[in-house]
Amino acid sequence: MRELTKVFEHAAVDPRWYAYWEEIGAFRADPESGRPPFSMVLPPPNVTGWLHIGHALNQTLPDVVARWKRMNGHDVLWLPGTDHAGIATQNVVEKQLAAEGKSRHDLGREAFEARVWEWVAKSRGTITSQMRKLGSSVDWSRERFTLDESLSRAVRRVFVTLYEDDLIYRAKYLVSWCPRCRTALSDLEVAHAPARGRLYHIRYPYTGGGGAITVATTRPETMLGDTAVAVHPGDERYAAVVGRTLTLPVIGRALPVIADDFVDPAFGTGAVKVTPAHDPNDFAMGERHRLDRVSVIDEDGRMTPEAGPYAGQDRFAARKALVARLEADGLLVGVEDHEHAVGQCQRCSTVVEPLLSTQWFVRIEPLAKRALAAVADHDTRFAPDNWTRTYNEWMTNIHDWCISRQLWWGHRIPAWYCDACGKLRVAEEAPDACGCGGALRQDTDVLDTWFSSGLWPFSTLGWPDETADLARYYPTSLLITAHDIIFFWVARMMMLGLRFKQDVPFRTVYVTSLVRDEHGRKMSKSKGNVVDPLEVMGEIGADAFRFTLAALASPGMDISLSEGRLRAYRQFINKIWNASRFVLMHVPDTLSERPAPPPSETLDVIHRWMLHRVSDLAGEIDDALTRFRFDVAADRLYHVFWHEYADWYIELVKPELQAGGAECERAVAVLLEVHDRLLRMLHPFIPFVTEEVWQVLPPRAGDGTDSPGSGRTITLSAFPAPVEAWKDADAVATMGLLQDVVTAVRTVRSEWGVPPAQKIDVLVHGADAATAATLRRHPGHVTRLAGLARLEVAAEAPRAAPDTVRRVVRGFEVHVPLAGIVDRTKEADRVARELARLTKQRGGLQARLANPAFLERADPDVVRDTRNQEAEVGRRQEKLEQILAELGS
RNA sequence: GGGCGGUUAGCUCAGGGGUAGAGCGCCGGUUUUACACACCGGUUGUCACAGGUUCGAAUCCUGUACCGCCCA
Repeated sequence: MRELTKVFEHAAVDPRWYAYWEEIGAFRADPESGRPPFSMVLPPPNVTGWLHIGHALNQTLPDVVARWKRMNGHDVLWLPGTDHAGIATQNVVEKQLAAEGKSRHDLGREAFEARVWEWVAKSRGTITSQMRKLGSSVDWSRERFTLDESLSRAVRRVFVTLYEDDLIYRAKYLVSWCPRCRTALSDLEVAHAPARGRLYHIRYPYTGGGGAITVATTRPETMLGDTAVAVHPGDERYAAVVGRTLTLPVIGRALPVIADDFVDPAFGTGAVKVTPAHDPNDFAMGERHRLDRVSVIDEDGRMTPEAGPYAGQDRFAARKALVARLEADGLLVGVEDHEHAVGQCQRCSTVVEPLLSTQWFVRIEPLAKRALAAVADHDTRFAPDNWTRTYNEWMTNIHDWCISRQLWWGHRIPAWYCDACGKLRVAEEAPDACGCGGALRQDTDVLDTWFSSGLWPFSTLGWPDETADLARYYPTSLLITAHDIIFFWVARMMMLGLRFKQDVPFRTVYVTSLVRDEHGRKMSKSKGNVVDPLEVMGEIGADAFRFTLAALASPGMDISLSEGRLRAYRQFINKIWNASRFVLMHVPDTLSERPAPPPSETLDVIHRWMLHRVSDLAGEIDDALTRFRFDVAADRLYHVFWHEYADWYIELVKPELQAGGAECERAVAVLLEVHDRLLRMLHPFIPFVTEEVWQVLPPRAGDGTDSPGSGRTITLSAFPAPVEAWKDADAVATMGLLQDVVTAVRTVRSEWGVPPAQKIDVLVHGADAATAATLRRHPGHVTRLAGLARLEVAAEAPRAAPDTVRRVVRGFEVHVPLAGIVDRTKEADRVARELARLTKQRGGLQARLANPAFLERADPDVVRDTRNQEAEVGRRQEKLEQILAELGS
């Protein structure tokens, strides 16, 4: 006898199979295979630590797809890798240094980089081991890192090409600056959080006397850099003063009063101070009016010499001191509370400072145009479709992309400056010397991480070399990623893929939701509601965890990771395990090959029904996965395995298994067929437990589908397809009937407390000829599952025995004689309640049928169905009325 | 301010013109030889609110409220 352990020991089993899959190269893409390719790239996790629950989702869903496609005969490439995550990783290592009392400057650039590489090696190891625990079926032979030499070469090629195309330029602009990270950021890396601030009203006197204009500002310290005061051109209050000059308090600078449409006359006093060097809107105004730009805050967030008496102070300290002085000078007219959005560094939450700075930018509009068109033309499709709108919105209002970062960790910008002649050289490889003979010095900045991530779908496949992989797997078939990086990543891959590969990077983008805690709250360390995937997998196993994620992954909805669901699916794994143990108990050791199931027409209804169901299920799963309805697929698998296969089929097949001989052999053949198919359909979701069981099942003789690869594994077996020959509406109808009778009897037994072991007699009467014949043909199944001594199907109404409980099933009666234990009043109550329900239901149906408009306008099928329903309900109602009358007599 | 999504059983969620479902929970029963992580039975709803369209609305449309996210 083949045996499985009493419980499924995932901790021991899972790693063993993952190692096996790797060893036989089960996940390796094979361009020579002759199979149709299916390719995906894994969104590369940051090498900042370990995987969180969001990563778990974004590995589970593509893994389901990858395994499903592989079993469907595709040459699947799922390419893994990690991202160097410039600013985030640098922060992690700087924190470690800080704990040692050191800064990166103490180490110097080279030593610091070495230190980061050490950390990266560790972090990558952690991440890849977690991926193996999750079961991700990625092709490790093609693993990449964004700082690999070949990927770095791609970065340099792209930079140089875009520069030569005038799509990359270097310029002095107002950028978002993080004074703590000491680097420029792109717009996307600034998070706007609401903050309670104050609105200060400050008087700016006219030069030469004659009153003052009061301006309102939330950032008084920037006034030191003001170069104008602006009002709305249509604002009558100020019409007369446009063109006059004000004297900036403290500094004494002369400020023109200008008129500009941008000013909102309703905000504050209707007059705003203009600080072109510290506010994006003011910067734009400054350009329109050719205003000076005076920087009063530096890269550390301290006041510059331009700030006069406040030079050297921190920007927030300066604000306090300045407000105090204005108040003392009588220039502070008022202060009110004011809620506004404050830009913060996405990585460290420091308040971002708009700063004038020379940086590298990508001219985005031409790239964005193409990326928009590609989606409009459906070269790439978003699923769910509504993300298209989000993508379009952003792509349409996109600004130039600041790509230089004042960091030490990342791709160094391939630009060199000559100190002798001042020339700039941009090149893929370091030039020896300037044309003038002067020494060259490389730009010290590195590139935004997303610049290299944006190349991921083709740089990982070998670009700029025209490799075989690139030709075969680009564009990739599908990208599965979370919605929070549509702009950061998806959009940039679209733009760069189109520019450098002349084609979109993926045909479909499936956008997943974020994983939240079980009450829908964002997971955060401070709330203490963070769920660690490793911990969960330790407790319930990777399979149960994966199945939960898949089952909860309804499109467009954030996922609340409910403990109840996790538990339920752990129990499902247990159910599968035990059902498998049961099946294997009945497989004789001598059975070295799995026999094909006997032809349907020779089989009993239970087998025909089960084969029909399992065949149907294959179509449902295929359809659900095609539509990315992981939740629907998981739900169907759960239901059919547990509530059809285990609850009904396995129970019904037991007598045949115990009978032995030919009958048993035939039953085993069907049982094995069904079990094998269910395991295969479940495999993409729960790879470990299905492999563990499948390996113990006797292999199917010579059908070739079991081992197309180098090793025998369920991973490389064929995904079940519907079987036309197993279609059997008749068997489905019969089983439905038998189930209804069984359930009716069980309900009676339960209600009247009949001990499960007590066998009882049941009589059916009033059924039409066909139904009666069906019931007579299959007495054994009902007898077994309802715990009967005998099932009699009578044509004539029997004499009503005194203690008989009568139930109406589908218009016929089921009589359950229960000598001596029936309380007629209680039974009458029950029947009366059911009758009331039916009467109400029938009333509704009759009302509809009495409505001429309904008969005239409703679909004829609906009218017919309604008539049939009404008739059926009527029959049941009559029978119940009769039963009720007799109970009362 | 603009956009997107949500509001369905105690909880987590499906459904999406023909009169409401799953899992968990809850109640009752059961050591039936795969499984007590089980089996059997039962209970549970003004489908957020207000209008409209329709023979018929939880479902479509409009508006309101509340919750969440994104962008400015």
